[in-house]
Amino acid sequence: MFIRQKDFDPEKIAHSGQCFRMAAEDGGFRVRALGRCARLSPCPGGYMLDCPGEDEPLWRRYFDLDSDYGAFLPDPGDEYLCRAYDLARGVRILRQDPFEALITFIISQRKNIPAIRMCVEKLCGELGEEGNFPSPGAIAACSEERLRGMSLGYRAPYVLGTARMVNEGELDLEACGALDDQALEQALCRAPGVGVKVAKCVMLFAYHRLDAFPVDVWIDRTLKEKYPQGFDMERYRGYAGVMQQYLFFAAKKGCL
DNA sequence: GGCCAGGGCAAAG
DNA sequence: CTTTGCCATGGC
Repeated sequence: MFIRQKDFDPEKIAHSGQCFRMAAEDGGFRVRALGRCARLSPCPGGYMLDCPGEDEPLWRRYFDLDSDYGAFLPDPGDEYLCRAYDLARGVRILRQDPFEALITFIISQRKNIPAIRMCVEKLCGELGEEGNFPSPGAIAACSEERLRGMSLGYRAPYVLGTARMVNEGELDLEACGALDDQALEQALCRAPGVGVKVAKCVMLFAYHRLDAFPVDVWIDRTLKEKYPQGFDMERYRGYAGVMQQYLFFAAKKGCL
């Protein structure tokens, strides 16, 4: 499948910190998600996505290729966000699997991105089928001891407890999709190891709730240093989460 | 070796 | 309702 969309930059998406299983591979990327694997390679005028033909709609949805990101622009009066946008343009908000997003962002707490990737790879390698992200049942059946062996540390009981809730239907991630933003956040926060920040990440990166605005240490620093008078969230109602990704990307680049 | 990382949680103020 | 200390581990 040839992809010619504007505002689509796999390199930036791979380093955006919303997914942890895009890996550079001979000039392109190997993407693992949705229980599948695909390859993205640059070609003149766009990118080529190699995958089974019947999977194409799924990957279009995953990469949010049918949205126009020209509609998600920073306010011209917001100088800092405009510069962040110049750097981050091409990042899209993925539609990841809710369970994978939930577990990976529980793992993410107090870890840097390379460490998160390592943990997720161990989890997939030990408990997943064919290297895919493990099912709720597979994690639920695992011992806390063994999970700790995957560098999860104090997060091991969180991951285990949350997987058990999902596996036993106490937390129905599919049914959660019908909830409004506030109810969804509350539902996710019932899981152990899930607070407001992790819930917002799952809302944004899996449920595509573009108003979700996760505040981690980087964003917190940015807001305090660059917006001492406050960040006007109302200005970006409907897509504040996209602006958050631009700010996060710029903060991690560290050149603003 | 010290500091930091896409935080959550329970206890205390 | 807002602070505070603790929680494991790896990268730099």
